[in-house]
Amino acid sequence: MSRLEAATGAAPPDPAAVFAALGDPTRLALLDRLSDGRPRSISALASGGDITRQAVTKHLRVLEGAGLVASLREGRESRFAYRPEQVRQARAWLDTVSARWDDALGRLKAFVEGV
Amino acid sequence: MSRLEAATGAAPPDPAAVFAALGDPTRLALLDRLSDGRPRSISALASGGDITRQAVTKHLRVLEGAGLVASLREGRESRFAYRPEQVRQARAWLDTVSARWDDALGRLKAFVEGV
DNA sequence: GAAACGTGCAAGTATCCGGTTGCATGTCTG
DNA sequence: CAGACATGCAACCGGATACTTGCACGTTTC
Repeated sequence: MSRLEAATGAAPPDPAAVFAALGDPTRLALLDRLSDGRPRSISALASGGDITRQAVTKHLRVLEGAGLVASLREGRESRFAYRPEQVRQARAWLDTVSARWDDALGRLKAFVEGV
Repeated sequence: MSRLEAATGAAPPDPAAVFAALGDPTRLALLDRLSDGRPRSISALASGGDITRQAVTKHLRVLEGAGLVASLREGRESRFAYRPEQVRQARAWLDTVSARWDDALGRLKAFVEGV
């Protein structure tokens, strides 16, 4: 049922899965191309690069599984569109970690300065 | 010489590598624990979880390779500390993508509304 | 110095990942 | 209908990954 979840937008907020999906140069490039908001078909996305259409398909499925992308079948082709929600989620996680670090640093500074 | 790079802070700004390092629940948990700024030894980090000390060591080496963490040998133990630079880098990348998406969405909206 | 502690190194294993190729299926278009 | 086009499915392969176990080596500590 994970495909349905990804398609319906009920992807679980799993930071590790999102980061894992982002942790590949090819997928990052695909996302970058899709981040202009225009949905594209698989072969359209595969034509530019040097890898097979099948490889692109697999990468798109991974991105879809992480909720970073949504697919919509239109006739004989299926178009993939970028979805910003999970990116926001990932940013939120990074913000949390950064914030905690900054807090710790601030506390350390305060301690050193004798506050 | 990658160990030296990671130790001296000259890690290359490769978003995919950083995301790949973040794309594992165990590593994410380690980073989360280290993000309070307090360096910890390997066995201290391994004691809490249910995996071997060796597994923790490998994960820490991965994080170190991505520049997310720095190691410092102190006597018989080596302490690992969180490094915020790469996290900032990753956030900046996500910000870029998000911004582009928002721009594209804004332009699309404007176009649809006949502006 | 001996025991305990923290770590590193090496080998081994099962699984996942990125990528390919070959073939079958559905869908437009002439 | 026939051919071109877009995709899906399945098998396969080489390399990376996540772990483990076993052992050796430096470092405290008593």
